[in-house]
Amino acid sequence: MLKWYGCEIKGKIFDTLLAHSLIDPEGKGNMDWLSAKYLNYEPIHIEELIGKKGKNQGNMRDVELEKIKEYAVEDADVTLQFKEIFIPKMQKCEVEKVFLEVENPLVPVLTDMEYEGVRIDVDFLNEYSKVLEIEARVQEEKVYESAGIRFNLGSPKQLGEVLFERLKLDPKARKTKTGQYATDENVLRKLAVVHPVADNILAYREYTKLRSTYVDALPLLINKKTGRVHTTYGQAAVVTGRLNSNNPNLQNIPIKTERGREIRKAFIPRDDKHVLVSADYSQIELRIVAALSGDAVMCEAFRQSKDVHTATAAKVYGVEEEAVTKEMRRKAKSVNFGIIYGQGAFGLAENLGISRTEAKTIIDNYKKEFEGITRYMDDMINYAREHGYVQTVMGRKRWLRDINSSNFTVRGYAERNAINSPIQGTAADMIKLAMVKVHHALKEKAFKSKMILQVHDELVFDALQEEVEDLQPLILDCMQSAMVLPNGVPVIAEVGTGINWLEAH
DNA sequence: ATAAGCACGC
DNA sequence: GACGTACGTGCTTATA
Repeated sequence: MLKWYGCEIKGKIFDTLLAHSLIDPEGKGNMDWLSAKYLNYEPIHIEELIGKKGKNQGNMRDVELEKIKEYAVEDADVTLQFKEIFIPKMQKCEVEKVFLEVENPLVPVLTDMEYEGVRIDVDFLNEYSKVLEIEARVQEEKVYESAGIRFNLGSPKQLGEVLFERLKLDPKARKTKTGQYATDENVLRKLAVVHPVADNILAYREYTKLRSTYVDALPLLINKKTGRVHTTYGQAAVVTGRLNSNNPNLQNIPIKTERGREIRKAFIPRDDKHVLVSADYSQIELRIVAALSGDAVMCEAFRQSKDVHTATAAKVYGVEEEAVTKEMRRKAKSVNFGIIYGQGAFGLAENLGISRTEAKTIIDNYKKEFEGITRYMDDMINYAREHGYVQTVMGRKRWLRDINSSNFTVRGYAERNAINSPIQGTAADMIKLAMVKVHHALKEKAFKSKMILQVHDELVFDALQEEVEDLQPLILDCMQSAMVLPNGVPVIAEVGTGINWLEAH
């Protein structure tokens, strides 16, 4: 008989070993057959587990599954056997560092977080569901009234026909690749100038999305035994090295809109002796760009704790920082964001609602003022061309076989990946190291508070109230010291506390 | 079952 | 002149 976490750990190690980024440049490993949910929070025999592996096929995996059977029943610690197989493979790919120092130590951290889960306020969600249903219905009726016809508003196909054939709102309506009219948010927002029905549709979309994906779905995923929601984190799903989360995905809980944000009130501490504590990195990806590129201006802005978007705007527009307007800052912020993703003038123009010429001027100025960043972007592309991959600070690799493609589109995509992956991946390395550190510190100092969620640059804790005062600086210290960035770029994290996730954030 | 279209997060 | 912002999960509808 194995302990549940024994199985879980082996499953996740396995997952990691098979990962795209570590071993196999061709494919992805994705084995969640040992997820905590299948284990039902009880010890379980290995034979039973393997019976539940379900639809995971693939020759290599089946061979290794046999090995689990072979060793696991006798000895819960099968790591050694796996090591013999996988360590040489990792050494060949030169990725053992990120495995041994980041992914493997993270395994028990994630299993603890999954096991812990999070409490959900079901009554609150049920009430909110009714509100959203009524509001959605109101909007829906308004749409039918405007259109003079009843149809299925949930169908983009039917909606497109009503908007562009019946109401003829836009003679040049864009179509999707399948020849259907596009009716996404961008299209509808432009249409709102022509006809008020667009706003009703947008509102309807928002309310029904919130209801179906979150408000009604979350209570159904509460575990009967624990009364809590237990997500599953994947270490081998995201090519850049980020975690993923599913069943439910707790990394895409709404925050942007007023009504969406409400849902965060349903994430609550385990009882009235606890509160939620949330800590997040400030501007982490931009700090990493600055540090890795060594860009003098951007590094200095961070060292002096300046508002980086304001500093950027001052440089791009050639004015003093005091003279930067809100509008200038907004545009600069958008450029900073776009730089990380290798965005061009078209994308920036689209995003900001400005002309392509203006966008081009902004980008040209940016490249001139931030030479280090411009050089860094070129360096990453050249490195990828030469080696076929790019890597993060911890040596995580992303293979980019299309980097030398003669096809403009395909190559351009690979080039953006060459720029973005080391940044996004290094941020992932950093928070993973921080999680291991926090986890260890909580154990060592016998805290009763638990780390329960990770959302890429944020960690959430179910914290005993009397521990909060000590817990907060501990979390911040672990996060800020997990990885020291070069060029003196400081890493800053911020922390908050509240009776729900919205208040804590 | 699978694809398309859409929308939520960082 | 192409193409047009990185990485995900999951809902509903429509078609096979």
